[in-house]
Amino acid sequence: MRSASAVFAEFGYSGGSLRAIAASVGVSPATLIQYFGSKEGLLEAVLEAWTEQTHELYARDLQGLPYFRALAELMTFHVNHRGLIELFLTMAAEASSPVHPARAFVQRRYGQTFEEFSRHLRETRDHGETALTEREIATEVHMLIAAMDGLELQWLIDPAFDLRGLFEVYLDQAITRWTAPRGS
Amino acid sequence: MRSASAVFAEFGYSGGSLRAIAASVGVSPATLIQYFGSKEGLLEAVLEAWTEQTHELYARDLQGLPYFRALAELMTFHVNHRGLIELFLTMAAEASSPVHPARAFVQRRYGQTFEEFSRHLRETRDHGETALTEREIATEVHMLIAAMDGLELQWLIDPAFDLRGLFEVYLDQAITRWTAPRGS
DNA sequence: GTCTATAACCGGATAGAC
DNA sequence: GTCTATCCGGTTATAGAC
Repeated sequence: MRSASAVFAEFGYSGGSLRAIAASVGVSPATLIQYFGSKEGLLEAVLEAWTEQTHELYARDLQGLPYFRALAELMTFHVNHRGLIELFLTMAAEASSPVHPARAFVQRRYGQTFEEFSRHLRETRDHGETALTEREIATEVHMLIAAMDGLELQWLIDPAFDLRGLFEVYLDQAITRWTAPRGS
Repeated sequence: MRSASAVFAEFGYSGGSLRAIAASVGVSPATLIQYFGSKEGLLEAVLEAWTEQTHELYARDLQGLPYFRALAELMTFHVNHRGLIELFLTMAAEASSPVHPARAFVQRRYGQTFEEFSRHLRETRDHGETALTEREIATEVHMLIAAMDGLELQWLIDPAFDLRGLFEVYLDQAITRWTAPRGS
C-alpha cells in the first residue's frame, strides 16, 4: 500500500502503472487486480489509506489557537514523510480535470479541511481571543490552506526549500492578524 | 498549439495522449510527430508558448509596489484564461518527479519568478517605501508565490472560488506588512 | 492466494502513399 | 505536408494453472 502511494505520488495516476506498483510491492500486476478489482479501485484504497494516516496526525485534542500552532509541527512531519504531500498535491492538480477519478476525493478533502479550520477559528473567537467575522474567517482559512499548499509545492520542486520555517512565518503573521486589535 | 496546451493542462503530460491532441487539433498523430519530433518535443513547444504568453502579461513598465498591485489584474486575466494556470500547476505537481520532462522548466520558472519579485521588492525598499532586509524579502516573495499558487489550486478544484478577491486580500495584507513601520 | 499466460487495447513512433 | 497503415511496446484486465 505504501508502495502504491509512492508510485502514484511520483508519477500521478495516469503515469503510475500497475506494473510499476506491482514491481515495487514485489507481486504481479494480476495480484493487485485480484485485491482491488481495478486500477481505480487501487487508487481509492490508496486515498483511503492516505486519509487514515493524516487523520491520525490531525486528531489531537487541541482546540483554537493551539490547534493552529500545532500545524507547524505537522509540517515537520510532512517534511519527513514527503509522500503524503506529494500524493495529495499531485492528485489535486491532476484532479483539475472533471473526469479524474480522484476529483471527488480532492473536493471532499478541501471541504473538510476548510470546515475543520473554520471550526477552530470560530472556537478562538468564542473564547474572546479574536473578533473575526464569519466572512473574515472564511477568507483567513482559504488563505491558510493556500499558504500550506503553495509552500509545499515549492518544497516539492526544491527539496532545499525551508518549508517549516516559512510556514511558521506565515502562521505567526496570521495569528497576529487574528488576535491584534481591529484596525480601521 | 492552444489545443495541445489544453489537453496537457487537463490530463497532464502522461495522461494527455498524442491521439487526443491530434483529434483536438484536427490532424493525425503522425502530423504532430512530423512537426515536433516526439511527444516531449511537443511539450517543449507548449511550454515555450506558455512562457511567451505569460511574458506578454508580465512585461509592463511598472516597478516596485505598482508592479505588485498589478498582479491582482493578472489574476483576473488568469480567471478568464484558465488553461494557463491549469497547465502550469499540473506540470508543477507532476514535475515533483525528478524524471519528468517539464521539471527543469518548472524549476527555472520558479527561479525567474522569485528573482523578478525580489527585484521589485528591493526597488520598493530603495525608494524608501519599505525597510525589508534581504532575508525578509526572500521570505515575503516565497510566501507571495505560495499564496498565488495555493489560491489558484483551490480555484481549479472549485470554479466558484473567488480567486481575484482572495488574492487581493492577501496582497493588501502583504503590502501593509511591507510598508508598515517596523514592529518589535 | 499468487502466479503465468494471454487477451484486448492504447500508447508513441515509423514508413510510405498521395 | 498530411494522411493511412502499421509496428511494437506498454497498459489494464482476465483465465486458468499451481
